[in-house]
Amino acid sequence: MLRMERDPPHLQDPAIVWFRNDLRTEDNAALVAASHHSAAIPVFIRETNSPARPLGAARAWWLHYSLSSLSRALESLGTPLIQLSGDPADLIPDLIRKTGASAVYWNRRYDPAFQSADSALKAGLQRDGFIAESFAGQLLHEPTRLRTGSGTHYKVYSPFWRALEPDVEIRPPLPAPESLTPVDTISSLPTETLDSWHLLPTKPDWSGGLAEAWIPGEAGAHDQLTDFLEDRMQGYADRRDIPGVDATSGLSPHLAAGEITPAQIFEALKNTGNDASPADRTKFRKEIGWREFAWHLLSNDPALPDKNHNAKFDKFPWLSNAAALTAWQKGLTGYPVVDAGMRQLWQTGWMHNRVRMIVASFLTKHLLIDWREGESWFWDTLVDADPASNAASWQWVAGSGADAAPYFRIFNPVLQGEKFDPDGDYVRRFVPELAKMPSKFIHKPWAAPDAVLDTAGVRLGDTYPHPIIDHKLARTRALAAYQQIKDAA
DNA sequence: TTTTGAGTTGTTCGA
DNA sequence: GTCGAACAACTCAAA
Repeated sequence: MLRMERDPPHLQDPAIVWFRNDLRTEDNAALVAASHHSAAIPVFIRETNSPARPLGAARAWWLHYSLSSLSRALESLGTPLIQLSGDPADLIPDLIRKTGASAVYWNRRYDPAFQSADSALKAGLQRDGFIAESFAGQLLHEPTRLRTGSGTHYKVYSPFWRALEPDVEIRPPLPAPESLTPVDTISSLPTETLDSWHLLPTKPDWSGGLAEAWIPGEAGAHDQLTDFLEDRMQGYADRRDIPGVDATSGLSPHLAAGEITPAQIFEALKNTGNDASPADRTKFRKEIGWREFAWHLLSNDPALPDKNHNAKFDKFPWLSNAAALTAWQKGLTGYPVVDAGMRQLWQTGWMHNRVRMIVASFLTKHLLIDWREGESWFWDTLVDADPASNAASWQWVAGSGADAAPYFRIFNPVLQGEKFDPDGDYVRRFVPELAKMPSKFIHKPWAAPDAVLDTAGVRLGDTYPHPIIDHKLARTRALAAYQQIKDAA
């Protein structure tokens, strides 16, 4: 029998929706929950005393444009985004007082650094009689949920994904609310301008290359996904490894900012009917799976960004070498594929996955520089910097990670270049001073005859550096260093 | 509890 | 140029 029922009383009051790492209007459970109230109050807080590591410069740049995109989207749904600076523990209760809100909603963020503050806030609000509810969405799974048969968390990717994939229920993504009602007092609420937050670089403004490469924001994320599924999904499994072609999804920074969710991606992948083979689809799903795995690892080992997962590496004889670190950061190591990668990172805020492994191996094994130096550089320069993927990947390459590469796996930057960038397209694009080198020598200009160098306009040590270290020597030295911690244990 | 198969992404050497 | 073996054993996850 039908029963006429009024809305629950709390829906007659406004609700706050606190945006964090979920800068989207679609598939946003917190926003949908707020939209059922009489009015919705979207707020973003620049956390000046954040318990987590501050965003790197590239992600701050991204945040500016992503917020301005979100702001416009919310405005067109009916209400503006309130922007505040300070401590959410003060600002949220203050906003409740000013608006008469009865509820606060947010989507969970999984950085362990935020966990106690977020749950304390939630408990405090509930204690004071307010509704405080958090929702899933950033990941396909709750990252502490999966357990092995013996009750531990997974440390190897394959069994992790075997356990997770069949278990992932692809829920249909939520549509954006059709409209949002502004709260009565909206015009009297304090808000800050994005510009006053100085998220964009000024002196100097290095962001030109980022702006050319990316369109931050939810609309940009969906364009990127559509283009990927239409143009780049076919052949993905093989082509994704070739840095000289545009073959990857380009979704990582959009995922990092929460402009799109993995559920939306999986759903779109399921519904797309192009010629991509099952192998292409499987490969791409597994890449999304790697992101889940990284969060699984970080959630179960919150020290992952700072501490060797394998404690043996605490005794690893890292070298301090400021000059070598700078050469690596600037892309002046004398190894073309390494330099191309580091310059792509600097110019565009992103680096191809294959090349990330090469440059990371070079830093940790050729230069014997602590992986944490590389991790922080990536944190500052990557538009897709993510505490889980960044830490897990660096530890994987360094050999200190959970299911790390074996210590004797030392990438040869010349072979890697020749194998994955055979025509030197990638190097030519990002190391223009080598553009005229013939492919035969583009990954090892020092081996080219003088006449070839002359013709290409390359003067080693002048227009392009000599290798800062000899590969064979570096390899031997790295093996000896790894031997040392093995013997010590 | 013990056993067993498996484990993202490589390089070098020698035939 | 190509191929297989060695690198060096270890940890994980499941049966």
